[in-house]
Amino acid sequence: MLTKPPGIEDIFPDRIGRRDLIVDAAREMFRLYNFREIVIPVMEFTEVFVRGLGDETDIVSKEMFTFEDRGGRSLALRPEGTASVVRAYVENGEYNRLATCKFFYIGPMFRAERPQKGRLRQFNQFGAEVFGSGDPYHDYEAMALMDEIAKKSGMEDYRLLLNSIGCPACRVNFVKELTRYYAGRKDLLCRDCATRLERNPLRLLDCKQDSCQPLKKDAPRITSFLCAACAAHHAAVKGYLADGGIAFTEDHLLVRGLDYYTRTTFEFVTARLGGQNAFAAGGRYDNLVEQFGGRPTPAVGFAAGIERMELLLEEKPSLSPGIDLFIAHTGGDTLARAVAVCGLLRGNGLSADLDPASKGFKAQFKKADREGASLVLVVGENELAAGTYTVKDLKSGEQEAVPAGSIIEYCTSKLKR
RNA sequence: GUGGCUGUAGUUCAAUGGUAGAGCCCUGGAUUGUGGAUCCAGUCGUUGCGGGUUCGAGCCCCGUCAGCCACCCCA
Repeated sequence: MLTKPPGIEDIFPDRIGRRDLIVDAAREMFRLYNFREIVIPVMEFTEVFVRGLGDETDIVSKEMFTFEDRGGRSLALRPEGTASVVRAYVENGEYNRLATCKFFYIGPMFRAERPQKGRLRQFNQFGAEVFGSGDPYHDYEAMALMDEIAKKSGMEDYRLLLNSIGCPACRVNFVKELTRYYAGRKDLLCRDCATRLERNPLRLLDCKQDSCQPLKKDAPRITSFLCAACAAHHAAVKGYLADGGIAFTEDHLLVRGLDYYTRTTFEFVTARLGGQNAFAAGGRYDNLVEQFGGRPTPAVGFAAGIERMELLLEEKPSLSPGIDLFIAHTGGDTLARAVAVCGLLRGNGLSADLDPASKGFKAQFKKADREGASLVLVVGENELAAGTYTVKDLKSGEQEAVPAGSIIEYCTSKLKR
């Protein structure tokens, strides 16, 4: 049997109802917040992600699907959306000239990781980016937007974690101090943290090893190393959140895995996803556009994992809408009439279906029930002779004969209730 | 990339090393023009794949593939 590659899933209709809770909520909130959709490519030159995310990051160094095109250039399936949006923004000079622009995207991302709960090799994200303003309002806007999407989707039991990792200037001082702190306790570190100390000291702060937890308690806090401008920005973001009634938890241990963040970082987390506790995350990246060759442009954004949000909504029923009418017939002339009236109903905006095989009314009613039909329209020999249709309301069980000429009006008004 | 657990019908799961079964689903009937509930009947298998041990393997051993979970990392 042919199978799908590991970590990649087929999503059948029974899951679509629940996904639509999320995707519809996102689209609606993006509209209300004046974000415009951008469709970015599913693959880029590998260089886009190396430049965007940093070649030391795990995502770039070992989790990308890369391959060569026929000219020998290296391409990669996108592991995330921000780098592509920035590339597109810079490449299209028109947008780069606008004061602020707000984009959102929805689509699949690819990472060559070992699959587990809440972690797939092909997964779907929606995300938003604001270019052209360094104002803390937009940091707040990104978090408020994501919070509203989560609420509107029906999610509960989640928290917003907030931190600031400062700008490159103040981060240098912090990293120096952090390195000194941990270097003095080298023999207490787990093996992973020993390499973190060399490669990426910031990540020492989110080690999950029990033995490393006590070390964090007295570790220096980045918020006390922020320069005046970064501290003011951070305070302003918190002020907006407080005024907006968005609950958040300050977490000085929150550092993100991508190199491009400056100042604000945040995560929406839940206790119910095992190791994959974040279902949405983002932050500010004021230097990335410039790194891509654009003029200096501050920016802030976030991305959310649709499948992870879906897992959190699992106990909610996945409602599939069902059709308005199912048409039952007895074959021959009644089938021809059924096909005709089915087309007429559809032409008038009603969803309708039928089964061309003659199976007896029992089987057809059963199918109507399974398809979630509101009404069954019966076209048998009797109806054909009388010039009527019998319409049964599956919910109430009541049925009546309706003259053929007024079938549209009858069904339309019946379905309205 | 590392580790643990699990692979039996469409699905969820049974089956001391000795004839592969049940619930659900599906199809049909009870009800010859009417769904859901109930009852009855029926279809459904290279026990993931390849080797080995054994008189005999779904069961034990080795390999392999897949799934799940955890680490790592991340949405």
